[in-house]
Amino acid sequence: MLQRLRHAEITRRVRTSGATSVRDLATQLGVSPSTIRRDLEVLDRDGTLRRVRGGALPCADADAERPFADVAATDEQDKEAVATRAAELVRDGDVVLLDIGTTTMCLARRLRGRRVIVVTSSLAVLDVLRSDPVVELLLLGGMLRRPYHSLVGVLTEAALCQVVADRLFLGASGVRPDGQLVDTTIAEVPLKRSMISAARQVVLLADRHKFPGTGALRVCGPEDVDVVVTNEGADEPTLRACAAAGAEVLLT
Amino acid sequence: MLQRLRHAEITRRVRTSGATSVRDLATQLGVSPSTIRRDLEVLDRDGTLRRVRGGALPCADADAERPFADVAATDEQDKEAVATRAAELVRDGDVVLLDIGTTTMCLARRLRGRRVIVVTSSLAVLDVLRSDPVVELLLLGGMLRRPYHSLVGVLTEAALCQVVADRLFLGASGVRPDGQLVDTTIAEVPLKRSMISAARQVVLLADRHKFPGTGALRVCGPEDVDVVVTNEGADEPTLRACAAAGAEVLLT
DNA sequence: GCAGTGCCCGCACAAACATGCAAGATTGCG
DNA sequence: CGCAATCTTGCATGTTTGTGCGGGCACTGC
Repeated sequence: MLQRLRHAEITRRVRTSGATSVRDLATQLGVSPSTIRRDLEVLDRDGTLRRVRGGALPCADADAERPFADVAATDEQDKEAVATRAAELVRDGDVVLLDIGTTTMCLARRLRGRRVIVVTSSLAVLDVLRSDPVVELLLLGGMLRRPYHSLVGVLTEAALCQVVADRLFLGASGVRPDGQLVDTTIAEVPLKRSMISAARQVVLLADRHKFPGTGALRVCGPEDVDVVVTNEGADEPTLRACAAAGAEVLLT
Repeated sequence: MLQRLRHAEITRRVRTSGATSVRDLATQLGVSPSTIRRDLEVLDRDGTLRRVRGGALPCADADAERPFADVAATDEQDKEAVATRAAELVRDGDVVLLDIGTTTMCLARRLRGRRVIVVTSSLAVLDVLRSDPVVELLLLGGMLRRPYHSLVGVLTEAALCQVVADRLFLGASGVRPDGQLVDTTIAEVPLKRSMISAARQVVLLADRHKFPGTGALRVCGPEDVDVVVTNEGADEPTLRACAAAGAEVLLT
């Protein structure tokens, strides 16, 4: 078995079964405990997992950084519907600011061939629009965050200061009952705030499962959002809270 | 069995069966392990698959379009040699600034797995390093220029102002007999100058066909270049002009 | 304090690797 | 067609890297 494969397999087992012992891994993979220890050492150094006496534990922030493909697959229908509705808000000639995430990626697909300027820090959006000859694409710089296919950091925010957009399409990991937007990853929050300041109109893209959704970090309140695009079946009280704060709610 | 056919067959097997060992491929295809290793080497360099000890893994972004395949093919051997030599100049922990172009893309391949911070405005470099878990990648922002797979504009230069790099690896479309660097595309020239200011050491990557090469736009003089990496057979007088201006010349 | 377990370290062996070289295959040209 | 230049391939070389094992040591639980 290739060393590389073994590393991947160990990572998978630790992730799925929680804690895993050196002995079990050794017998299950048919190698000596020494080998497992050495493997765990490098995986621990990589930050892939946490080494403890007798075995290994999944790393706390590892499952926060869920693989992009998994997330993209969840609630795909709803996200597509939201993206389709959102695309109708875009006018020719617009400067469109796209947040990171799978929903905005879907929206980007619908902007292909449109005469718009897209500004983004999302590499998923870049992938979608890279070969399109019509759309002008302005990529914000920043440090690459591989699991999110995004760019973050001071460079990204500095670049945003030089941008004025007609419309921002914002993602979020959740909307709380009082209409506040929340997220899970600390690095993205200041960036989202900067994007909000840079845009004339803020459109929230959130499929119905985002109500309430997960996340403990406050991004902004409902008063910062001009339009909410979501699906039928989203939590009614939350939607009313958004509407009460002045947001227009669009259902698909 | 012909080499080309074997390459295709290896690619197919790696793609379908996930991971494949050198030994298995050798026995199954009826050739020696050395041959397989050589095949895997070129396929890895092409970005078709990823080489690991003992075998090869399918490349995640393999079906993503191969950046400027046609340009990259010209003088490929020479460029690869230049890139290999240049990679030896990089030290662990370096902040490496990579210009756009095919030669720097080759260099980026050789930085995979190295503990370095790569700063670039090249999407080709992004493609190469995007899935590498070790290299830190800082992408400069900017307007997408599709034919060049690069980012340019005020955003790019503004981002560069906030960067200090240990080494810049600079491309050029030509070096004139007096050692001046020239280029063909006006949008890139100010960017190259900014990169030169942002780096402590400037390394010019130019295969032997770049002497004299084409281009009417002056980028900088030989005095701005610290190291020139090129091939045996590059125009001697030009090299002497570079050396006279204080540049160290490395031949492959 | 005393097993028992897991770990670190050094060593030995094996597998995989890079390199140089020579024989065979292929191509190009006269 | 013949010959030379080039490329490809397999093998032998020495080197690097991964793996397994055993002894001494540290930590844990009784």
